[in-house]
Amino acid sequence: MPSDQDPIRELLIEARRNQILDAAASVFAEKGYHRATTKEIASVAGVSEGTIYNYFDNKADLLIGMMTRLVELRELPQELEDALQSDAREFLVAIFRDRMGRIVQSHEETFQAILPEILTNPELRERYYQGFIQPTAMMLEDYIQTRVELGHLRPIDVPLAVRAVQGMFVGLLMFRFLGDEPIRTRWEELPEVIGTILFDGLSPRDEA
Amino acid sequence: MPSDQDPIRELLIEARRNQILDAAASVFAEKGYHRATTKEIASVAGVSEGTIYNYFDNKADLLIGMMTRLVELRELPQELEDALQSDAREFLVAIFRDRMGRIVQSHEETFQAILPEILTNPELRERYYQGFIQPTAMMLEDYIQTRVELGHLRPIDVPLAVRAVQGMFVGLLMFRFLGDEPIRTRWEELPEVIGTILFDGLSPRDEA
Amino acid sequence: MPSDQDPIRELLIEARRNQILDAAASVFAEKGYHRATTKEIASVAGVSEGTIYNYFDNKADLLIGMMTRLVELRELPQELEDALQSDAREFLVAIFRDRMGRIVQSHEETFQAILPEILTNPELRERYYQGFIQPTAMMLEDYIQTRVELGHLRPIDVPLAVRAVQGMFVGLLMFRFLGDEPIRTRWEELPEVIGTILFDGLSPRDEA
Amino acid sequence: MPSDQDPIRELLIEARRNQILDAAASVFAEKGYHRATTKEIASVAGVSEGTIYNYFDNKADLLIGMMTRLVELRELPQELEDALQSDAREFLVAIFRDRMGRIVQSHEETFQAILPEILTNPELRERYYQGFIQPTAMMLEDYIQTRVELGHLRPIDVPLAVRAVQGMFVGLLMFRFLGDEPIRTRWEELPEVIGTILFDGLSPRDEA
DNA sequence: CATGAATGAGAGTTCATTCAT
DNA sequence: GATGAATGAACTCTCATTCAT
Repeated sequence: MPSDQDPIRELLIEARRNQILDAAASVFAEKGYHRATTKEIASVAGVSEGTIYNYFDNKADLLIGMMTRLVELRELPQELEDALQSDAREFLVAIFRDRMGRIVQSHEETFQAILPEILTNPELRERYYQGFIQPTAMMLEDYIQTRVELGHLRPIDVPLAVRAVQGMFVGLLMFRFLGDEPIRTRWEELPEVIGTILFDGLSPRDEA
Repeated sequence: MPSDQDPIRELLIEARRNQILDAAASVFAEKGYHRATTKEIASVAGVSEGTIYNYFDNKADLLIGMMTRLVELRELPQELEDALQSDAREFLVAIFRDRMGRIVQSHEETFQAILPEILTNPELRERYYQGFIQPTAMMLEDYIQTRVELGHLRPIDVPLAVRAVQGMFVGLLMFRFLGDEPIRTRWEELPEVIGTILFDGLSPRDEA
Repeated sequence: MPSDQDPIRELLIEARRNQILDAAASVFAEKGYHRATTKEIASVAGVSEGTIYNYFDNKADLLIGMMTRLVELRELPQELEDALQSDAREFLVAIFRDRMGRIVQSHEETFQAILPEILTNPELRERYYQGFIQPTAMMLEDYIQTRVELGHLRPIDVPLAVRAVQGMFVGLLMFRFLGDEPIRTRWEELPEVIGTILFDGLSPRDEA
Repeated sequence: MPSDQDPIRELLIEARRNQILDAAASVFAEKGYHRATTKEIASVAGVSEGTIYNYFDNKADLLIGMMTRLVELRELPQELEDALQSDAREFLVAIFRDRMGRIVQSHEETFQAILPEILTNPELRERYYQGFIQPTAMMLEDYIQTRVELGHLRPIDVPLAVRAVQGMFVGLLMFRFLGDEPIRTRWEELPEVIGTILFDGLSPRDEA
């Protein structure tokens, strides 16, 4: 998408797109993709139904747009960048705190809007998998592989371990969406507990 | 709902209901609840559309029916029963292998059909949470609390730890649904890896 | 319909037909023809849906059957018979009291069930008109014509006058169905008032 | 419902509503409410089925709309206004000629469409009774009560007499709907006959 | 004759999408 | 570009009717 137009217009278009995507995320998150109507999205966005179609091909394209925006904004935040240098445990905890904390927090609606559709819509699923799961998994695999080789981590089946960790993260996110009490109220305490489980294990220390 | 009718009729009714629920699970899993049509469900079930409505109040009732069937069938299988007596690590591994393995395997479609709707439909969410998540969480909390007190497990925040473990299970299930290669092809190896991570931790042994 | 069968069977058939028609009249009166379901009629009649179709061709045939039963039972009751000999005023009052009172009272449901459909269904309308309105109108026309010729009644356009009187009767019946308070609670007083209006007129007596 | 929008739009909306209500009245009158389909109404109105639902909540709302339109248009026409000042006999005759004649004539379809449903649908019945029968009855009661007190009319039970007269009017309307020959062809002569019956009575004059 | 499960045509309704203004 | 009325395909659901038992 080369910007071959008036850059000011580009900005306006981008702003309008975001305005609509925000509204869509909000309505999708509340009602689910199918129960959400373009009428309501338009109303929340403060535009007319027709305008939506000036910026998106169709309703499904809103989901694609939301996911694309999410992926584009996925460049590692600085904190994560720093964490890459750090100790493995701090790294994972930081990922959870940061990725789950910051990104997810400010885009919780988007995630809640997209997730059910991902499980259902093959095109979206592919996009999500390629744009999100895969890259994250590979990055984590690399990282962990290195740490294993350095002896910082126990030798273990790296791909499966990475999935287990990612799965835990996603699963906890789902608990949030489901409204589980302990998870919602004590979300801030989670990183610590997770760190202990994942790194020290549930077994009592041998020497203890 | 006591069976106050001809018991043979009762059986036929139950069989027909299951026949329809199986078809619904299959179609829901493939297309998602909303994209699935009663016409297709009827066709897959080998009955007419009208017949569906002789057994269920409406389309949503099919979801409820699927979930109810799942909950009813949730009494602990024998293997799990045995595992309750055993070592904590074997217990968790057995849970994963058994619950995730057996039940989920033979009802994978049902789960895939229900899960996206759970994230979207408040009534269903409540039902699922009360009928599934909560009881499982409580059982696990009890179990783990006991083991902690016995010194078999590291002292830890029990409710959060249980959610983390459950979350990992659910998250891995989602990876399956998403078609992740390593997870699908090496599902059988997962319990072992999970056991190592959860109990021994990722950190290399202290004495090593 | 000649009875060419076992007369006992005939009786049973007739009884079953009436049982079903009674149920239909009751349900039609309450819900209206279209909102009434054969399922409910069957349930009220205490038979199965299929049985209805052993006695009637289809749902509409129930209406026909109700009307036929009504027409057959329309032979003048004795009181009316007597009234035919009497003074014109007493005759009309008796008609109202008797026909409207007795017949309609014991078949109010049937009337309420049939009336709306008559206004809507051409076949039924024709049947009702031919079987009820017309004969009654002709009888009344004869009667009044005679009385006019005898000087017992004011010379007047007989057909229109008869319709006006019949119309008043039917209109008052509708008020009953509509639940009008004065009409429902003071139905018994109506004949007297009607007699005064129709025969003495609303104008004060000349000599008064 | 104040018009807080573009007044031109308001007009268009009102016009479209009327266009649809006219079509609905026509189809309802011919087939009855239940046998009428939204498809046919749309076709008669020259719009698509969807458009109906942009202006009315559902099919039943069309009936409500028709009745509302009728009630709103019920302010006394000038002729009736004048008649209020005149002699009682002329007044009643004028009511019949005017109300029944003009309003009913130009809205005969609407009446025929609504009447059967009124007898069947409680909500509609209530609305009709409150919006039509009651007010008319009260107005007539007042009027007749006054005339009785002035000695212009015979002392009589006013509420019942008013119902009898209203009933006669409605009943004659039903005869029209039923297609009764004398009534349809000689409708114009009715007011005179009614006047004679109601005011002079059927009895021959005393002095004759 | 009685039953009532099965049927499927047909109804009302929704809503993404279009396009004249 | 923005609008929102109009569209009509497609959906869920109802229920009179049939027919094997």
